[in-house]
Amino acid sequence: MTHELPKQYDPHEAQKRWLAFWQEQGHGHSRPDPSREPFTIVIPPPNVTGALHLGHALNNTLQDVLVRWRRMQGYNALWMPGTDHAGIATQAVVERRLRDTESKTRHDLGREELVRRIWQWKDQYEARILGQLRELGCSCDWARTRFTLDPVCARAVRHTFFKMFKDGLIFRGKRLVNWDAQLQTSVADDETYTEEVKGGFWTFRYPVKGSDEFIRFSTTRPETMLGDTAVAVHPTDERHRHLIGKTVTIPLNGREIPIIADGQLVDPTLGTGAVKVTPAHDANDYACGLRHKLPMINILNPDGTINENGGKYAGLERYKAREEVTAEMERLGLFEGREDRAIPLKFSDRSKTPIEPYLSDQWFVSMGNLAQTAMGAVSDGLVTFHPKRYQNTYLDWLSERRDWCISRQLWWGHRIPVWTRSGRGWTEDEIEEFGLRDRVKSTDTFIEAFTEDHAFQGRFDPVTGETTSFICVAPGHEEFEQRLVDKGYVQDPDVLDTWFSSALWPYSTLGWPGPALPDQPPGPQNPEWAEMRSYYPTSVLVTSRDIITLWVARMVITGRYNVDQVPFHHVYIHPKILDGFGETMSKTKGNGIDPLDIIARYGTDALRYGMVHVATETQDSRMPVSNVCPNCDKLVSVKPEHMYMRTRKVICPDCKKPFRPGGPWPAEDAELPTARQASERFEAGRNFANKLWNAARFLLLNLEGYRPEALQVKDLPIEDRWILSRLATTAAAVTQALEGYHFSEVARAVYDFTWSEFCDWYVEMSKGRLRDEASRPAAQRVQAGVLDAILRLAHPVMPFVTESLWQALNEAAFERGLPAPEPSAESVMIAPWPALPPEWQDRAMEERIGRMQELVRAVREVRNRYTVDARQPLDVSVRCRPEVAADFELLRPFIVQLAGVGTLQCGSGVAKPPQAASHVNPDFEVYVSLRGLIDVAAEGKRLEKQLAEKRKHLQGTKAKLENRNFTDKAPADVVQQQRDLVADLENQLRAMEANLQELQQE
RNA sequence: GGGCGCUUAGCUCAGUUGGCUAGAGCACCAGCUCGACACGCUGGGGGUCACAGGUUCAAGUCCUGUAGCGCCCACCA
Repeated sequence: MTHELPKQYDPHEAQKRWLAFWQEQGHGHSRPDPSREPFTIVIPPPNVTGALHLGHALNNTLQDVLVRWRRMQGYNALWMPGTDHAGIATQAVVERRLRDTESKTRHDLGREELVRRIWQWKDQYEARILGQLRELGCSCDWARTRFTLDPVCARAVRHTFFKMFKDGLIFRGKRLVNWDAQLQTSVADDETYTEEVKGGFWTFRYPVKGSDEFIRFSTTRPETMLGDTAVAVHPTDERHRHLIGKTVTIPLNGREIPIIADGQLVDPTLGTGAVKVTPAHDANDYACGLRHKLPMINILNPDGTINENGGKYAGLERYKAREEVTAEMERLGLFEGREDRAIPLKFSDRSKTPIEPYLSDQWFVSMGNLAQTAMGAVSDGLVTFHPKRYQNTYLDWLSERRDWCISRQLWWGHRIPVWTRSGRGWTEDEIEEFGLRDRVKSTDTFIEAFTEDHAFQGRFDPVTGETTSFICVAPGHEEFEQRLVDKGYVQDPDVLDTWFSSALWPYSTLGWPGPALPDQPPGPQNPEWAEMRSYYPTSVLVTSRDIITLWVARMVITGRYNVDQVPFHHVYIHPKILDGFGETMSKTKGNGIDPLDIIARYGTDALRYGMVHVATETQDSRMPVSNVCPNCDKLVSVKPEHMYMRTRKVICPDCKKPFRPGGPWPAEDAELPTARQASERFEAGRNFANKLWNAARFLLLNLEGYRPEALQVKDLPIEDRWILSRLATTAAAVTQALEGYHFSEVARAVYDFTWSEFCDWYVEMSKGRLRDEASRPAAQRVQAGVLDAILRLAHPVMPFVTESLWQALNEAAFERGLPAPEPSAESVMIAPWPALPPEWQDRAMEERIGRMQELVRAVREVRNRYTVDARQPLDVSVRCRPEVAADFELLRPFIVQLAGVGTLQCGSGVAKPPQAASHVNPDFEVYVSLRGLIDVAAEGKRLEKQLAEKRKHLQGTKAKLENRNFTDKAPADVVQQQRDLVADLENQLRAMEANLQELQQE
């Protein structure tokens, strides 16, 4: 029975079929299994903001390659999938939609309703993202899919927060934050970007009290004068020295403020040499304010208008206030001038509006000791970075130990589990009721008390004379929370930074802090935690370099803090996919590529092959993109102006019809047909899948009568031993590359072996053997065995085509394999990873076949040069050493077949026939008879050119050997190599010279 | 300003610890409907390894500097 496959691989049929098959077989599902070593990866959870782009495809393909490989190696492999709620990003998207479609703000909806709307959004996009991951072939354990707001994650967040609160690691402080006046929230530094804008540089002066002097200063934000609490000069600046300690009056509101000396804030060489100090609205001034204990006057409302501290300017929008302040100073004669200047201004990523530095109450995690433990994890080798250089990014950032602002003024996220009551401390009744009597510790301004599940703090502010109580509650005490509310406490309205829950991801997803064991101390020592013990610490984290600090470092911190173990042993940082112009892909730029477009055009295996192939050590990879014209199917290269959402319409240069450029985030108007995207970088993968398909197709057509039988390698003919040697070498190389995260090499090794060795040579050599009944069975066994091994080696990269062929091969040759046949696995996904006997690797054998390949290529080259018809046999004479001649005799049928040879003569005494093209090789000289065809002049010219090159090479090598320094200092083997080379070249030259001479005499 | 990378064929990239005449894919040229594959087969052309110095018997590879590009961090009254 033959097994005829279609001529072309249909990736889409395969994808549909095997995704369902794998799901049904449950090979992605993992359970704790003490008998097998675990291999665990947690996914970097994609944001539920939108769709995945090519960067995600890269990230997830590489994870899947590792997971599939380790699973085949017999590890208990678990890949935990999930998504991230992505606080500000998601809320901003939903709020924007609300504004665009319903003209409403979040305040119109209220907290509960907005959060409900975001959940709807999340459900929709989570499904889309998980669907994309499935389409990519990701062998995740879907039954364990997590979302960072899941109850288990929430419990982990609450536990961590409570623990940190109790340990004094969480504190509330006034800090300057990046305030987004549009979204009315603080945003992290990394959620801002800086742009140069046209602005002004104003110079004003303040009158010095008790004199007729003025002090001059410049500013780019005149309205902040309302919040000035000092003017600073440099302590050594002669111009201002006499003013230090004096007082100036802010004419706008009459406030008197000191002139202080601050060598850090002031650079005497810049501007006027004097600086106004607004601690509540500028980061440097804030630091200066702390140094000099200056008052900090906040002049802004959360919406960006001036507050009551601005006096008569209260209520004005910030830029309006700027104009009015400037106008008044001018009226007072205290305005000296304004120059236009390009000002670098911080903007919010989300709202695209200017950031205001703003003093507000925030929660922080104190990083000192935590950062130390995380640095230790890397310097002690518990966590290793690949490539190694990325550990610098990690260590440098941690060494700054900057406190982590964890509160966000949002409604979407884990709400901060702290209940606050302002204006009142705890009452005696409450101290009794909460059981705090003997637990209270206090100072003049601070009071705290802890129970098992609650942490109480009270603070007295001597400035305002107010007391505020904070109570942090451990998870699972809803009735207590209600009691607090009844007593006038309110829960903090803020939510936690997204990265707070992401930081717990590697173990919160595994059920930490334990299923229903709130009274047991959390930790992996708890015997109930089978899941934790089985899968934690995870094996490797695969991610991109831009979140080494935001995410990787914080996972290490909380891992050591919460469960006393690092979250992973290895961190593999992969390159970034850039667009054709060298820019990173982002939604803001609108230059992403939708992996589903690539899948639709080239197939998933091609996408994955492309991703693995670009994953090199050092370089990011450019990905030039085309739009596929939806009207005429022609490729239209993407130009810079198509990006950044600038162009919503492209006219196809071919059919002149318009279309909308494609991508994962196309513009919303749908009047025009949308292009799918394409990139020729995926053609190699598509072609390779098809090549593999057709090679298998050929073998399957010739497996009739196949019978399994163990192979005795030493009894096999040379060509079989050769391909087995190459296979063993390749399998070892692929395994080694995977172990070192050298993904690109994995792709290349599998590709080269399959295409250039197996298909181009071995399969071609088999064709004759298959027709011969005597040699057929062995050839079939080796072919089935090698194909089987190729399918396994290629499977982690190209799961679909390999599964298709595996199943087809199962029908034709169910028992197969190397070195001895075995019944095959029901899926290549769980077939054992190839580990071939190292003694199969036979360098000498590879060289012998290499020589034959050289001979065949030489004959083909002559045939091509003289355009001799492929079917016309050529008469070939080879002059060589006897042992080479013996090899060629052995390989005669292949040489005849592969090079189209008529008569073949080999031996040391072989003479050059007349009218022959020659080809000189270190091991042999080939002559191809070309009676009547040969162009003596052209042949002679060619020989002379080659002679010249060889002579030059010889001369260079000889010169090297004549250099005493070289022969004395270079290693003996290198010197010997050069001597052999000289001998070789001299032989070749002699032969070529003789050939030329004979040619000229003909 | 500090740090980490990058610059090799027209394009996109490899090139392990310095050691034969620097590789691949795509593109290009020529020839092939030869019973797996035109997403293919066969062969070919194409590179002063950014530039300038240095170390070394030997440099694409190590060091210094210059130029350009990218990313991260800090700062810019």
